[in-house]
Amino acid sequence: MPELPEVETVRRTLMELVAGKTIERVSVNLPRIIQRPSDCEAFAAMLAGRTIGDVGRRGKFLLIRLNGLVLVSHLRMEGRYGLYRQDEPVEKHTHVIFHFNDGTELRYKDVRQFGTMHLFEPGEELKLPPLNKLGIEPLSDAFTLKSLRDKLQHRTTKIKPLLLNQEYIVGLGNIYVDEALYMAGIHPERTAETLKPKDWERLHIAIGQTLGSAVEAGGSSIKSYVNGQGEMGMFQHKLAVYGRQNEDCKQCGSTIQKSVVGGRGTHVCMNCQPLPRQQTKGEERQKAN
DNA sequence: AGGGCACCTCGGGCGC
DNA sequence: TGCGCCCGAGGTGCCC
Repeated sequence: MPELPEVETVRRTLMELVAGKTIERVSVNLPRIIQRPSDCEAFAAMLAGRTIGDVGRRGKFLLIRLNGLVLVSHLRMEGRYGLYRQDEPVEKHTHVIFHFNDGTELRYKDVRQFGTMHLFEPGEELKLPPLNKLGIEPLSDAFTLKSLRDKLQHRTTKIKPLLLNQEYIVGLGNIYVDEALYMAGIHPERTAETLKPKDWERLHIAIGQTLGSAVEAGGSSIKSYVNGQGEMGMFQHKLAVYGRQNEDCKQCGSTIQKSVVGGRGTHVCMNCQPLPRQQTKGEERQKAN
């Protein structure tokens, strides 16, 4: 489930659960998760004896700060953290365990094994992959209308793939892109250069509002497993288009359509998010050729 | 630049 | 109704 609102929710939960705890040792059951250092035993050795300070976030990445190290963790599609007592049975798909010196442990579970962890010395992390090319934080003061337009307005790419690209704006994934474009009344296949000043204004506001209210709701739980601490979000009940194909648009009553844009499942109300005639014709011409 | 695929496993939906 | 297969799933990176 992790886009910005979900990762932010996990960050807050981790702050509550593990800040101040000291790692005794680390078990890595799936070395592929550990990207840096390349040797997962070195990873474990470096973390032993460290104490967790605070937990930050950059885009969809968690930054777990310890004394002298920063652990950068990406959940990708299905990564989850949970705090357990050490005597609790270890569930399937648990790939990394941080054993604390108080009898509890932080477990990382990831059914699809796509998540990653990188370890850095403090100060290095923002200069190197995977954080070094990330774009603007959409919930920060730096995310202004001008910053959005300046980055994207001359691009000939469809707006949806641009918004998913973390080089420009961080934190949007497939759910919130569809939601923000719907709120802004912009069809996901419109190319950025066709957006009018009013479109940019609405898009800027829609991105902030969509992500902001999703953070307030604790994110969306689409496939909801509860993980012992129950970090269930509530925003899934507020989704206007995502996952609502064949249902009625809440604004106009037309049927929400699902298609594929940039290889991603995409949800649109064709009435509230019209494709401008010129671009429609262009597409038809392309199809005819 | 942009599209396609690969990385994995699981579960839902469809067809027999 | 039941079983088994196929496809798709919220993200990214690499290939061309």
